[in-house]
Amino acid sequence: MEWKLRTDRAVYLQIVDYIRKQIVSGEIGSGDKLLSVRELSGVLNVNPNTVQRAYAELERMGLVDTMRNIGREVTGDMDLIKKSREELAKEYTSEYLLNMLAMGFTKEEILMSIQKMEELKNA
Amino acid sequence: MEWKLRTDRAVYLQIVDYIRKQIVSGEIGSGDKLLSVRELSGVLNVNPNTVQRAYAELERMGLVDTMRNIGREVTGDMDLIKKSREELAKEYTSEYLLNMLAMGFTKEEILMSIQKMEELKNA
Amino acid sequence: MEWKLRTDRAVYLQIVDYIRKQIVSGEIGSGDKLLSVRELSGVLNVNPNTVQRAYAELERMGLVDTMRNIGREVTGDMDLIKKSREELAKEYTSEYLLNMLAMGFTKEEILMSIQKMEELKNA
Amino acid sequence: MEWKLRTDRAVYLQIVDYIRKQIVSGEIGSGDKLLSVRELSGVLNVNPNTVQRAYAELERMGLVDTMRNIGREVTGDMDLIKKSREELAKEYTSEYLLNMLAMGFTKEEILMSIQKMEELKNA
DNA sequence: GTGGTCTAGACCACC
DNA sequence: GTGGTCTAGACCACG
Repeated sequence: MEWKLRTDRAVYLQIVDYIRKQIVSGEIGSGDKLLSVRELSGVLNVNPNTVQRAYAELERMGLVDTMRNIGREVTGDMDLIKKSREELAKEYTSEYLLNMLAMGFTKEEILMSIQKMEELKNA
Repeated sequence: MEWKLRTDRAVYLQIVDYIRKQIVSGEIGSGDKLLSVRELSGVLNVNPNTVQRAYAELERMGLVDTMRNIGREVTGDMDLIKKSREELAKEYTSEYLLNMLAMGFTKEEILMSIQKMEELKNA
Repeated sequence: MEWKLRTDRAVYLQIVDYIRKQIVSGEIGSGDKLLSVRELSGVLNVNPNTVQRAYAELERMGLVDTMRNIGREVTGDMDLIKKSREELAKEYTSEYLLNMLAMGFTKEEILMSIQKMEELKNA
Repeated sequence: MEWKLRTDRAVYLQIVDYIRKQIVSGEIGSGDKLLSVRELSGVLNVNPNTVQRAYAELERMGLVDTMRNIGREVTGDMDLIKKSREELAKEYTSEYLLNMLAMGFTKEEILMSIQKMEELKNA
């Protein structure tokens, strides 16, 4: 998954989104260890404090468990992961549709513009 | 169009998005006057300076013309408006698809989840 | 003389400059009547109040005399006009040189760039 | 370079001019760090917001790069700097000549008055 | 410490 | 009334 830093949104929230998508997609499975704060901060080229904050947020959501002195791993609560995936999908879809409808696109136009996008060419 | 303030994005950028959608959708047409800085700041309940900044940004984009001491109006450049609409739609669609694909949804699932959304019920 | 409204300088000051140049150049001679406030505001397409303010400033400088109920005319004080012309030229030249020197141009480069300007082609 | 506040031009634009001249003259070279917003606001004795606005404008021009949480530096795009220098010089020269010609000075008089200016004595 | 944003409130030029 | 600018001071995200 690509990582592209934006300037119009808090970096730690962008990291939360980034990890969360990896978890709900199964790219990182239940019980898998997450990168350490230092490792991830190196990979993403951000300050360790920022990664720390993102991890704290993911723990609060229940998607990540911390094992003292050992590391962090993805929760074993498959139901929570599945529920998160559906919620996220609904949020993204809802926001997208509201934006497109607000710009005056019709249902058909929206479906068409999705069909035509390159991103779906090999999906 | 509804107005809901978020906390994870600069307010002036949210105002830019808000007005821009109204312009590209035709909700505000070419030549129509925009609310004055003071009026809009009252409506949105934000500081006039914040609205001023958003308007300056829209002006920089060319979507808004400023008539000093008189007010602001939507540009008469229909081509620019049309172009903006298409660009915006492409951006929204691309970002949406990337998010959904990153979460492991397939093309069919994405199209299905759109079909099922309530937002499209009366569109 | 051309008239081009800027937005980064008070309009009434631009009008003052505009008239003053016409006076010191002799384009409007001693004793000549100035356009009325209404006429000039029509020509320049600005509010009469703004022209009024510019004229007041020119009177303060002594370049313009007001004859009650008759109109305004250029002062008969030729010395003042001549002095104004020299002062203005010195100011313009000084400011120009300071700007060019600040940008790192040498005396020769400055003289050269003036020689090459089209504005001087038919002067 | 001297700093003298005028009252007939927006302060933030004066700051833009001030910094821009330092950049195109090479007084501040590519990659050099600019004073922080707070530092410069202290030096110039203006509000930090005013400096912020000026810096944002320079960034928009491409002359300055912002490294968030670190500082700002002069762009490494030497071509842009060179182009800016030439454009600025042309603008200043053109405006100067138009003013002098409007006051009735001839080409020779203009060149003479430049030669005589003290500013060029040690240039 | 850095830059980014926002509020509150003021004054100006102009219509 | 309009837009444009500025000050004063605050909080945030980030390093």
